[in-house]
Amino acid sequence: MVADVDTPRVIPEPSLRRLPQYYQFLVRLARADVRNVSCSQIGVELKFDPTQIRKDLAFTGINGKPNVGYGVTDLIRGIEDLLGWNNVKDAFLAGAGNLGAALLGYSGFKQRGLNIVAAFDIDPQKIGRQVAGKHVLSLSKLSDLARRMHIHLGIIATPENAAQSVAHLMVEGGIRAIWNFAPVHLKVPENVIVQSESLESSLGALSFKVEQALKAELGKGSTDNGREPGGGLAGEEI
Amino acid sequence: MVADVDTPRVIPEPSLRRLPQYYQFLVRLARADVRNVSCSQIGVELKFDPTQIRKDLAFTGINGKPNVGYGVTDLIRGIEDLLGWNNVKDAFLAGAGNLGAALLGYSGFKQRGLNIVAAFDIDPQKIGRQVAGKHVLSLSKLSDLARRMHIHLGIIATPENAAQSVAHLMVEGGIRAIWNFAPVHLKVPENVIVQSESLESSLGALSFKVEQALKAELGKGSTDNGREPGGGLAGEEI
DNA sequence: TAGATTGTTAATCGATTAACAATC
DNA sequence: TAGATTGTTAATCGATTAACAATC
Repeated sequence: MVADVDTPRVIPEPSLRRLPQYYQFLVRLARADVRNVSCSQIGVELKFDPTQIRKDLAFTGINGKPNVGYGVTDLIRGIEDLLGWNNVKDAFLAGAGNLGAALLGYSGFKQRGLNIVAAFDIDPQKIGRQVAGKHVLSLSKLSDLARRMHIHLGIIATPENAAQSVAHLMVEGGIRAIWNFAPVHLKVPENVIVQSESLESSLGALSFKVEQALKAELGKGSTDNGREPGGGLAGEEI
Repeated sequence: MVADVDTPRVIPEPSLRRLPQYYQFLVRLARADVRNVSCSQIGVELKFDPTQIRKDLAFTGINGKPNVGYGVTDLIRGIEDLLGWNNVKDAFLAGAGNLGAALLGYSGFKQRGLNIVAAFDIDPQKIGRQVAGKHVLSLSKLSDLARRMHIHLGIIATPENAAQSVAHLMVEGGIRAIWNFAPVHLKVPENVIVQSESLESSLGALSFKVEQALKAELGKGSTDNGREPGGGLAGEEI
């Protein structure tokens, strides 16, 4: 039995999603040469409960000092270790459209250990060219290359209708985790990790709230509603 | 007292985020001329608990029939009503880079009542041109135009360092809700709704899970690790 | 020292899941 | 009718918040 060599800790999803936010703030503090930080300081900045932050930070194994707080650089390193941001993870990206280009060009990934090795597309116009400094290859090569290069992470930035078949290609190539930006629920074997960014879900939540807010305001009898007659974009000088 | 005319129901965030996913599936069913659907069918497709789905759907006020299920088109309309997808919401988008272009070009928004009226940027190269069929105007006009056109929704697709100041411009212009795609926690007055899409958070959660999975596998003594010597991208014919 | 802050246990809150009567 | 499925109440689970002793 070699299991439990490296305790596969379970960390609640909400904590996992807050940690990167602390990280971001901590990096800003470090740049400003701040040495220590307390949970309440973080809480004020990010609007979280200090106790909650303390519990989240405990997952890193970093200890704070009473009356002093946590060492900023300690925490930064602790979070990097915990999330695996110190280990480079190579990835393939499928879909070299605008969204794909945005992801390929996002500089923040490098710092988080995410290295997008190449992009894939079906469009012959795009294949062979570069986008944001990365080669665009034919989608038909994805599986084979992923296997040969031991790529374990795939990013899907294709239109909705291509996403499922691309996911299949990725699984074929031995990819273990998929970061999905297409608005579909992907069907993959259960040992493959899928993380979907659902714009639809977000837009749903947002528009419900906007709707509620506007209704609430109407209820209060505001008159600032309806478009001003001459307020259109038409005659606007640019 | 005119409040409570239209009950400002509170719906849990998780439900709010699942409803659009049901919607998506329901639209697919409707296209395939499926008339009725049960919670277990939805559950199998999207990997949710049927009881949970039943509770979520109850928020729409649509009733199902025992032994039959829910009317697909009824549900579709019910969700649209609930989320406010039937009322067009005009929006301004700031940041006409790749991400902005991807959002401007996303056809799904129209169906959800989101109408991006114009884009704004500081880059003189972009100002005056069109991106995905939308005019790009100078950021300096955002506040004034938002006020005159009664735009209530702003989308931020700028780089990190511009986001906070753009948020400020939006608030100045009377915008009530901001959909933020920049990796920063925005500071806005408390009556302004902010919905942030945090790629960092997602990447954190994803990379932790990938890390765990790879560790678990190592523990099991797999040998399929490390890069194959000649497997690089270098000599790859395109 | 006094006060702020940590680390941790206990209490609360909310969301998910189970159980089951009603009914098509 | 029998069986599937809804709608709803109760039980469980997990995450957030409160309380407080330890300590720098």
